[in-house]
Amino acid sequence: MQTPTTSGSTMRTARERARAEVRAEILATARRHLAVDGAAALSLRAVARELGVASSAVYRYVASRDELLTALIVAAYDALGEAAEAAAQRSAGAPLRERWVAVAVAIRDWAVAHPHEYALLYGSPVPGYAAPTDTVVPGTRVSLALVGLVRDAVAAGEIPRGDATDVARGADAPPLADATVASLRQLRELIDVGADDRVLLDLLLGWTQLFGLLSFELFSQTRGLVHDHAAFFVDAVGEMADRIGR
Amino acid sequence: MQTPTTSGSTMRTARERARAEVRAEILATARRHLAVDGAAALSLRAVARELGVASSAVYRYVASRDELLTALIVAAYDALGEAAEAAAQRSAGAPLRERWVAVAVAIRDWAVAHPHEYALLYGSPVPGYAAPTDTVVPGTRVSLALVGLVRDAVAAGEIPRGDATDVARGADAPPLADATVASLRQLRELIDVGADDRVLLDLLLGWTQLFGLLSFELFSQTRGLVHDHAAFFVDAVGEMADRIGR
DNA sequence: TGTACATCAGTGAACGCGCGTTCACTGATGTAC
DNA sequence: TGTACATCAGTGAACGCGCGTTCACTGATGTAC
Repeated sequence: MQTPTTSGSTMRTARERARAEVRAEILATARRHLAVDGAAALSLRAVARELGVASSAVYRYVASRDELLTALIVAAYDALGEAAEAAAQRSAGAPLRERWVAVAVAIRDWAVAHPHEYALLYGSPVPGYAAPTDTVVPGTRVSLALVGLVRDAVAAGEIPRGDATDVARGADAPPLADATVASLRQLRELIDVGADDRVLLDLLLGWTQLFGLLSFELFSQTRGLVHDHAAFFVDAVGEMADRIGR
Repeated sequence: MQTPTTSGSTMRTARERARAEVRAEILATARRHLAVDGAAALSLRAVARELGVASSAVYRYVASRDELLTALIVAAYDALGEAAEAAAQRSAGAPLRERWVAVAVAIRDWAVAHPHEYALLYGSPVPGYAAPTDTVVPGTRVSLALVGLVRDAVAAGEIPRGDATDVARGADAPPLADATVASLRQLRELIDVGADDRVLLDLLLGWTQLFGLLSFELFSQTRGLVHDHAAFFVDAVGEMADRIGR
């Protein structure tokens, strides 16, 4: 009975370090191809070619094209989530509108800088690829950053506290459908900002508005209609922020 | 010098009719493939195979894969535009909110029934395909249906008239950026609903909101968050309608 | 109405391409004694 | 420190696939006189 050798300990061998490095190189190259040509055009052979390696060699590091795509999706969600979280932290203490705009702009900046990665996350699904559940959690990071802003605003007294049932609405507006109220009630179990369902609904609307604007801009639906997308985005998203909690 | 023969007149020969029919069959088959497998997977060979014809035969009717894709895009825009226009006409005379919801629901119904075609129009661009300018005009049909609703509401006195410079806003909200105001002013030359820029901005926001909601639903971003998408959509889109022109 | 010619739809073979993935292999790097 | 063996990174050929597009062709359908 000997003392345990270094193998199996937390200390990585040179081989393990080399492995991790090569895998990182493969991911980086794939990310670059994705950025240039888009997800559908991503090919293991092209990545191998650029790395100056036989196409079969890549299979030592990556199980399949789908596994590679999944890794790229997770990396993209993480990069976007980090950008959003950083903006949220930088703006801590400011009023909700200002923070909301700051985070939204950070999201837009990332999307504009990485249009194909944005398309991979928020565009039409890649043909023949079904995203595994591994991508769900990283995908919620951005949204949680936005949720956090509202929660902070409630904690700071900027938005009135409330519980699920206080759905105050304009007197002339028809009431929300029962199904929507039920959805909001269930949503509250996942993310509770401490305000009433009205605020939760506004938050959902602001979130879809934000990504609706981005998708229109990036997928060229607003070409010719809006001339300064950055300025318009700030105004549009600021509007939505003003509407959260009235 | 003879009287002109039938050839060259508006009367189509049997051959011409047959040609048009075969081309229609090709388009119909391609549309079905698009609906099942998505645009990226659309292949001339597969269409030929299904029609029981040599792949080269298709080239008598279609110049290239890209031309076929363009035809499908135009057809999809037309189908969607028609659905929206029909809903607008059916609801003529009703209040703006009701009409807006009706048209939005018609758009959503079409999108849910034709998810791949929706993705082709509003999702990430198809790799290697650049939409020619032929698709721009059919693409505006849906938007113009929504614009028409607001114009009607102004004409009916439901929304106050106004000119470009009356951008009334909440007292505490910061003013719109100069670039946004300039964009709105230019937009007014394309589509003038007869109200002030505030209304034009709300209209733009409602439009992006609508498609943002749809893209989130169809591209599965709201899976697990919203349980009854149809009901939620109606409520969300009704909210936006209420906000147009205050 | 009948014949000579032109038009054109559809065939099938071929070109050249790139892809994902597998497999038996060589040679270098690590490990155990 | 030195040797015998195990591990594993990377190779190159191959399989089988499907694609878009071209081209010389045959045979049917139309047209002109």
